[in-house]
Amino acid sequence: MRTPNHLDETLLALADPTRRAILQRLAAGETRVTELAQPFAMSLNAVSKHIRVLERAKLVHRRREGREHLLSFTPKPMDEAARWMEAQRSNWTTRLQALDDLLQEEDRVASASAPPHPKGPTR
Amino acid sequence: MRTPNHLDETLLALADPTRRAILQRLAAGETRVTELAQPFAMSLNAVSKHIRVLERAKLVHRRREGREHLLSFTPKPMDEAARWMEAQRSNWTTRLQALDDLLQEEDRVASASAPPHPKGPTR
DNA sequence: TCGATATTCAACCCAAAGGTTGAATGATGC
DNA sequence: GCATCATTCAACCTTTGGGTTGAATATCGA
Repeated sequence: MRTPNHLDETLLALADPTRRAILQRLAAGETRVTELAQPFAMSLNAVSKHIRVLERAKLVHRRREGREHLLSFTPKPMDEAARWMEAQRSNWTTRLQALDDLLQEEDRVASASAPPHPKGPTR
Repeated sequence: MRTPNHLDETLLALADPTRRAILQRLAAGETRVTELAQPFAMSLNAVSKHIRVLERAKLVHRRREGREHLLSFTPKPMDEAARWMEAQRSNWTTRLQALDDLLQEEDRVASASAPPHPKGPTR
């Protein structure tokens, strides 16, 4: 029973060049499906599927106007993704990594000075 | 012939909760494979595969020390991803979207005032 | 009413992702 | 040397992803 969360869907949707290109196009404004599909070397159906993936991730919103479907970019889900990444980055750069590096460095120095063997008595 | 670029691999690697958890753990410091795998309800082999995906995306670096492999977090690829997202966001918020909205608004107003039918003579 | 246009639905294909189990490799410690 | 531990390799299975083609649906324009 896989229950993918928002991040899963967002990042998965973004992990495809076609879909990123679609988003890029949409960032310039609302576009119809056919118009959107035109530059790609694949069937309209294929693009339609990509759009559904983007919709599932809520990165794209669809507005029906007669027979044409107008798609627009919704940046909100990307905020969450960006925030996750930033959290990782900061979590890494700050104290924890520094501390870890320091401890390792101490270990290395200690085991290099005490016994003549470079393979220290770690762990 | 699919030639996935960096972003593909990075985002694909991040689009899995197990792998994100692994990165989160690694952000707290270098860790052995077995130790890393322990909290997960899956085989060691499965985790090993996840690690390979993260390595392929260069989000994780492996350092062999005797029989144990020490893994560490490498944030660089995430920078590129974050930059792409930021570019999208800004590309969307600025002028282009504003212009598009403006034009649409004008269209809507024009078609709402001239004919009594709300369905305007658009396009 | 009718033909063209915009889009999806449905069925299928193939490759890749994520998982399993079992065996292989390689360092470690007596 | 030998059992043990850390890790990967190899083969397999099932689900999903990305693509195709062909038919269905719905709106438009005349």
